[in-house]
Formats: sequence, C-alpha cells, structure tokens
Amino acid sequence: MKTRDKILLSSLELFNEQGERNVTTNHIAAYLAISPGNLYYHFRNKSDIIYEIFQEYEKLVDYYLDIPENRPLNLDDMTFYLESVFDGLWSYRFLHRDLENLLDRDQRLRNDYREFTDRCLAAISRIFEKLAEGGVLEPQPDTLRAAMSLNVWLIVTNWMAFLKTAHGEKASACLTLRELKQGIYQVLTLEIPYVTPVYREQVLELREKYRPTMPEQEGEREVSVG
Amino acid sequence: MKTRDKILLSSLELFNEQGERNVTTNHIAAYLAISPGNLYYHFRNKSDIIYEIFQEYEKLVDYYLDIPENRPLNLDDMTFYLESVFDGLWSYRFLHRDLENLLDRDQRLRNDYREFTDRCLAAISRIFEKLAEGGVLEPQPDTLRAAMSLNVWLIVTNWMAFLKTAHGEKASACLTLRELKQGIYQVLTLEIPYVTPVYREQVLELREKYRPTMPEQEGEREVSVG
DNA sequence: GACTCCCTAGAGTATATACTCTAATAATAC
DNA sequence: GTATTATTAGAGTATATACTCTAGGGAGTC
Repeated sequence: MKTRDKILLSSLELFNEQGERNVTTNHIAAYLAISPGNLYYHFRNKSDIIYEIFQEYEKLVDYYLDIPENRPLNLDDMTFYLESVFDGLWSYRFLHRDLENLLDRDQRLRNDYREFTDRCLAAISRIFEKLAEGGVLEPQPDTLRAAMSLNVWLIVTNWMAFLKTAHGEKASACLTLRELKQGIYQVLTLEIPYVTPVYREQVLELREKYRPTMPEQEGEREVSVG
Repeated sequence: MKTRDKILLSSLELFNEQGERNVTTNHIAAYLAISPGNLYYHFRNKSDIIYEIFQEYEKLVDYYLDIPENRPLNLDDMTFYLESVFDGLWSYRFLHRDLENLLDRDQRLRNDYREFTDRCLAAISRIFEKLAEGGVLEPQPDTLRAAMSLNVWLIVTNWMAFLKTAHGEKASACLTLRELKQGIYQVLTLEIPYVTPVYREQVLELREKYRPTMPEQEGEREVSVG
C-alpha cells in the first residue's frame, strides 16, 4: 500500500480510537514508523488529512443513501438504510466527536459539511415519503416530515456521543458497533406512531432486535435506555 | 466582586463564545487583566474551573427540573420546563460543545455528568408521566416513555450543535437564544403523536411559536427545518 | 555514469499552553 | 506598630504540537 493511503488509514484509525484532538501528526508518523517529514511530503497539513477522510465519509454515506426512484420503499429498505448509516457512523466516528472544532478550523469542511447535512436531511425525508408510498408509514404533510427527519438526524448523529458520555469509564475504547446500533432502537421509537397498522407488528419486532441489553452484569448501574 | 468569582464568570463567558479548547488560562487572565499566577492562586488548574462551572450548571438544571409531586402537570408546566432547559443550555453552552474531551480529561466530571444525565432522563420521564396524569399526553408504557425521554434528551442537548454546524459561517458568535429555542419546536414535534385530542390544538399552537423563521433574507439558502 | 523524479529521514523551529516560583503588596489580627 | 495571612504580579519553564528544511536514497531513463 502507498504511504499516502497508509497515512489516511492510520489517521482514521487513531482519530477514531483516541479522538482527533489527542492525535498529533507526530503520533501518526510514529505509529506508521515514518518520519514527520515524510508525512508532510504527502499532506500539506493535518487539516488536509481530515478533509480527505471526510470526503471518503461523504462518498460512503451518499452511496448508502441513494434512493431508488422507480419504486416505493419497504421495511427491508428501511432496515438497510438504518444499518448502513450506523455502519458509516462507526467507521468515521471521530468526525462527529469534535465536529464543531473541526469546522471552525477548516472553512472547506464547514461548507461541505453543511451541504452534506442538507443532502442527508433531504434523503431522510425522501425515505419517509417513499415508505409512505410503500404503505409502511402514514403519509405526513411536508413540514411535519421535515421536522421529523431533522429529529432522526439529531438522534442518529448524536447517539454515539450519548453512549460515550453515559459510560462510566473512558469509553473511547470500550464502545462497540453493537451498542452503537442501539441507536436504531431510538430511531424506530420515533417512527412508531407513524407506522401503519399493517406494519406495526413487524416494526415493533424489528425494533426489539436493537433493544439495549442491560450491559453491566456487575449490577452496578444501568443506563435507563428503556 | 471577588477575583475568584470573576474568574469563573469570565471563563464561562469566554468558553461560551470561543469554545473551551480555544480559551487558555492565559487568555482568561489577560481578559481579566490579572496575572496567570493570580489565576492559579485561586484555581489549581483549568479543569477545576470547568468543574466548578459544571456544578453551577448542574444546580441550575436540577432546580429547573424539580417536579411537584402533589399535582399533575399541565401545558404551562411543560412550556416552563422547555423554556428553562433551553435557557440553561444557552447559559452554559460551551459544556455540550466539547463534552467528550472534557469528560476524558476529568474523571470527576465524567462521573458527575453521568449521574446528571440519569437524573435528567428520569426527570423527563417523570414529566411525561405527570403530563399524562394531567390529561395532556396519552399514558405510555414505561419502556416507551423511557425511550422517548432519551430521544428528547438527545434532541435537547444536541440542537445547538446542529445549529452551529448547519450555519455557513463561523457561527460561534452569530447564534442567538431565539434560534436555540427552535429546539422546542423539534421536541414538540416528537410529542405530537402522544398529545391527547383535547390538547392537540393548543400544543400545535404552542409549537408554531417556535417554528423556525427562514432566517437569511438573502434568499441564499435555508436550513430545511420544516 | 549521470540526470531526474519520487520518496524518505530526521534534526530542528516557532509558537503555544498549562502551570510554577519568588517576591512583593494589601488586608487583617493582635 | 507588627506579625500574619491573603492576594497579586510577572518572569519563567517544561512540554507539546504543527510544521520546515536539508540531505539523501532508490528506481528508471538516456
């Protein structure tokens, strides 16, 4: 693998594990056993590394959120979207951790992220619309659907932060993809009232699959996640 | 005012405006026109300042979220809770910005925050319960109510972050309390399906008050907030 | 061999940041 | 007044971090 790609890959890995703030360019170089000079030969600065990783993330999510125009959506589609989005979040989880600081430091990123958000919100809304076409959800007026989509976005993008802050320990390491996907339970909770009677049972069943299992057997404490 | 209190006050102000990461102890001292030595005479380190500010925040929110046990809750109560909570968020908004890093750097804060979250979630759930008693909301099973409360928490605590990232410009400064309170619109959106028919109209009316006004007259772009 | 181009090493730098140390000054107690 | 304590100034430090600069190796081409 090319050094440049190694840098991107390792940066992502380190950022995800330790947070961007705690990973310096020198750390990345040391981790790869290359010199700082080498790293800076491939990237002008740290921001450029982050920006490039963000672009990968953007591509991935855009790919996931591609919505077929020729047919309505069903429950399987919804499951796929939810699973995919949380997979993406997991793979690039550092981005949503220190987002505000990242955006403050890089205007390109700020603009791109804003547009990215808009695209995602539009996609979520469109998914709701097509789920209604497919008879899974009750149809809703545009404004309500938009507000709901925004709520979904808020839950999806911040579920991980909640998990990390709700943990007692450092939590950076001990978070799992499985836990993350309990966010799907939360999203489905939001949707329940809008599910058509025909699909109600199925959705509730699907939701159960993501129900948080009380994690700590020590009986110490439980996050009251329902 | 005592120097110690001035430090706390100015720190809060600077943290809110520029983010904790961007405000050094030297900045705080310079802002107050005191020496670094003086600052460190009053506080052992930066973490202690943050921790003390957090404790104020905790007290404030705990005070707001005190729930009368002798009567059910009505719509005015709900409005009060929402308004108060967003006021509190506004006053201490830096805390929710870089929370993960703050918690990583201070174990006390981590523990306290975890308990704080639990208390808030319990309070939200209790409010829903009492709103049901008051006939405002339909009663819900415990698990659903818990999951809903968590969704409310996610929306409330992350609405500001969304606003900041959705803005095109640096946004640190140009965010207003008024905009922040559009978060109430989002929370009420979540509650709509559970409002009893008797109160439906009133809640929708209340919600309208917080509807985001399309902000930029330049016709440039609009955050699709419904 | 010499030239070029891509890549790499590694010492080095400017700046920042959290924090320390000493000495002096103001406030208070006796 | 004097002793004691609380407060303050301000220079200074250790460490970190993002980044630079120079020198050179290796591979391909002529």
